[in-house]
Amino acid sequence: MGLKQSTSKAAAKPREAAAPSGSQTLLRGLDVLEAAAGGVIGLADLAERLELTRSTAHRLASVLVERRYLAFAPREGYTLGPKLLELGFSARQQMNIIRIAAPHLEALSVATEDTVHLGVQEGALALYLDKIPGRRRVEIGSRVGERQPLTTTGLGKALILDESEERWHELFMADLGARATENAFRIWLKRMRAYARDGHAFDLEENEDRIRCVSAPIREAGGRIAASISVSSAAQYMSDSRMEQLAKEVKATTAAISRELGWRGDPPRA
Amino acid sequence: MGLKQSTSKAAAKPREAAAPSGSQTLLRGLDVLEAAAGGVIGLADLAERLELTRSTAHRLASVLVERRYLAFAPREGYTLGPKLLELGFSARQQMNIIRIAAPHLEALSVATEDTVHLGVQEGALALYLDKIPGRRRVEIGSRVGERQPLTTTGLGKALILDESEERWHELFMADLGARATENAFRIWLKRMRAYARDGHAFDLEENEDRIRCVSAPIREAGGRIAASISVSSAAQYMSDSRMEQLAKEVKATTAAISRELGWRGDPPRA
DNA sequence: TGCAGAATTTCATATTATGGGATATAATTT
DNA sequence: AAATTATATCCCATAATATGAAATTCTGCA
Repeated sequence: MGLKQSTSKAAAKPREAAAPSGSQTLLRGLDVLEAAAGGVIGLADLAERLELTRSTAHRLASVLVERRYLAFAPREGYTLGPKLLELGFSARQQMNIIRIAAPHLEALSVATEDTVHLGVQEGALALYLDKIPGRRRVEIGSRVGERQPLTTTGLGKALILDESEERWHELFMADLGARATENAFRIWLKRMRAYARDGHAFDLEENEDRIRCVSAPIREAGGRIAASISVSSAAQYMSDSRMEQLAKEVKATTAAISRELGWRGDPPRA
Repeated sequence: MGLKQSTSKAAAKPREAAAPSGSQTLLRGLDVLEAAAGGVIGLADLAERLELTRSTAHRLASVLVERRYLAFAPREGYTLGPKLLELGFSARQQMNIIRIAAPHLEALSVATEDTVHLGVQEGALALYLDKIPGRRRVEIGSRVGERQPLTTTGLGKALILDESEERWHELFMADLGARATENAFRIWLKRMRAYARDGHAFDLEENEDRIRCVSAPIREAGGRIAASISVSSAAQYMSDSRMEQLAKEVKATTAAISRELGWRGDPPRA
């Protein structure tokens, strides 16, 4: 089969370090798919960006077109195809938190006019499951399917509200990396204690500049935090007093969703 | 590489006839993905359904898990992963008709309490791009990303309203296949002429039993039909008089969307 | 009409996917 | 607790399949 890639196995790829063994063809096919997620891309660019020959890129892309994962416009390039609409839809269906939460998120977005997110914890990160854009002309730089740190986002903080302070420390250090000082942690910890007490969290331009948000956890039957939601907007729309007001609305929404998930009880679990 | 599949190339697969040449690994990977779209599936079932060995199924699935296309719960099985949420979202973004139409479809669904669909023509079929479920307890058996015949669905008929009668004949015969008689066509044609005149179409339990729907075309800048929408419900909610009333609402909605697509003009193009 | 860039096909080569089986891990029963 | 099952993961020789250079066919544009 290939001739070139044998050398570039261990080090060359700036991707995740893993995967020395695997299915090259499948991996490359997925690379092609993801390259097209960024927008229309021609065969030449595709081949270059992925360091494939034109033949290989063409062959992989053709298979994906045949299976409707990509769409191809002759002198234009490749775009994501309808199969991904279908699978995306199915993926949503399979996560019933999304289904249950969706109408509540909609309502909250309409009421606040701001962008609403839904997320869950995946490993040591917050995974964005849904996003309802607000009416305001503010672009929130988040994408469904993406992951963000737990300790520096509103969504993330709400997800770890029940964790121990030791765990908080671990996560904080892991997220901040070299930039983490013990002093920074103490300040953060003080805020987190208040958030945990109040059952909601804020994000004050920590993760994204000029963006503030208000978040709260969703609890499932046993009281465990299963997900969280947040309302985000530009700092100019997010005065301290409005954030306090929003906290109530967000908590009313998470309470309604939690109830649908079978949780009956008061914020702090006994 | 493989040993078994060499014989089963031409005939064995009841899939689409094509693809004698291709990237087996990629194709199989996509098969795995689609098998998981049906719901949780264990490794054993997966291997059996796709006629793969456990090793191969495991290897492919592991790659898909690593890339987050699948999620794996140890004693449970594989489900669609968050990457598909992301790509599904991106695919929607790339089709700007979906973006533009979405709020209008929402509003129509709320107003009518019924299921609203958006679709475009893809080849000789209608492709479902979006679906907003209604409030009523009626399950409409359609899935986003799926394709249905043009001549027997409301969505489809609205898409071909501008076609010639010759083309209608071709499509009708192709869709109905062996069941198509010239007499059946004459009856259908008579209705289609009325639909084309009125700028909307009905579907009277032709495609799905006990489901009726009202549809209308969306036109882009040049007047060409770019998409269509439909309102569907159980026949019991769809009296003839209500359908006439709905036709007005649906057309008001398509007019609004068409205007956003840059089309200024009256229903029949000059 | 002819050109240039893009799309597609061909084909010999050996790299990489394959699958049988062996091994490890975890649930379930005796 | 030990035995039993079912499931998950790993290993490796084999050759089938993916590969890429180049040739060929398209297609839009000047």
